[in-house]
Amino acid sequence: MKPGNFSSSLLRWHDAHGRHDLPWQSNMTAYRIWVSEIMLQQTQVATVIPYYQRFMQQFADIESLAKADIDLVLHLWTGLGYYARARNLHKAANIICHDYAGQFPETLDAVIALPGIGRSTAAAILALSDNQHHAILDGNVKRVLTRFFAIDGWPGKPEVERLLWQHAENLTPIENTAQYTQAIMDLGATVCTRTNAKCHQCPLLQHCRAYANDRVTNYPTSKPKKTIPVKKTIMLLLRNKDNQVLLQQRPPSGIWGGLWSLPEAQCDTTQKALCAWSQNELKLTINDITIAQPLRHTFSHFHLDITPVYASVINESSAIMEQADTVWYNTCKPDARGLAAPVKKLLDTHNDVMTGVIT
DNA sequence: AAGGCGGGGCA
DNA sequence: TGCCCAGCCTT
Repeated sequence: MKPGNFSSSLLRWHDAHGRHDLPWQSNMTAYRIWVSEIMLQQTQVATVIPYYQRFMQQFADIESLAKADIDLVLHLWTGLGYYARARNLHKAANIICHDYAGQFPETLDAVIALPGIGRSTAAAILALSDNQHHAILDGNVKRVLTRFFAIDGWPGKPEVERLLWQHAENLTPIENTAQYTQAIMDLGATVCTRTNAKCHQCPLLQHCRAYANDRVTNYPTSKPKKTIPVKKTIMLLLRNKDNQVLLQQRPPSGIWGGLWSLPEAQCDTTQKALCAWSQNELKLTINDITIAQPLRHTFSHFHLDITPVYASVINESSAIMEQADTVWYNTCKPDARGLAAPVKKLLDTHNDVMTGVIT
């Protein structure tokens, strides 16, 4: 099959059956495409849509994003994960304001140089917003191509990835690059899906080698797996007399970087040890201690078993509360801060108890 | 419980 | 260049 045949089949299919009404498909500026591509990097369309709407409503243009408080940016990202994406988005908006007079750069190299944007995302932004001739290679395209060409080997392996880029560039048409880019992403998202691929709806069916060999589900070759370790931690939900909960801001990089989290006690789960730890590390005297069932939060590289500990604080007006990275958080009237998913879950539960929704 | 997802950072 | 890291959702 010639490259031109591949793309024209795909374009015809997209005209008739593609998605044309996603929020970022109207008013396709580089900024709007950029934000959508970053959100879509690890997250499916259905999940992204409400986040995207809220984000664009708050930050209608690059300048308003650049000027925003990072806490507000992270707040609007809460629950999406990979919070470095939000920090990089904010950082890049500032670079664009200062180095490019607020205009999104128009060359591939300049776009790749922005933090949080790699080769595929840069290509997608310029192809979709400006119809520039660049190939993309995201997860959807990798799936379509490994199946179409029956390419063995995990796509994360450098040699496999090189081959995929070659195919991607070879197939991307010089004209209608924007529509083609949308089309191949749509095909991967709606027809050539990871499970239950709808091959009978596929415009490439007749030339698909995986289909011909009845091996569609064997592609892409899955990543070699390894067992991940379990780490344990104790999260303290310390409430003052107004039922506010103590939060601490995490360091700017690493897990949950820049997000607000609960104090993590480095001690045993005995009443005595917990009291002593709070006294020594937080200068807070606590009582009414309740140790709850652990909950498991899983990252790509380890499980985190969190033991929630609820307690009341007696000596609230301690000097340690004046620190900038510490705050009493009102779960009934939450303010704009980024929260890690399990922390948000614990705070929501705490709020439900306080307001009598559950007991 | 396992798998998928794009890019950054460092040896 | 090759590895490790990150966090959520879907299956």
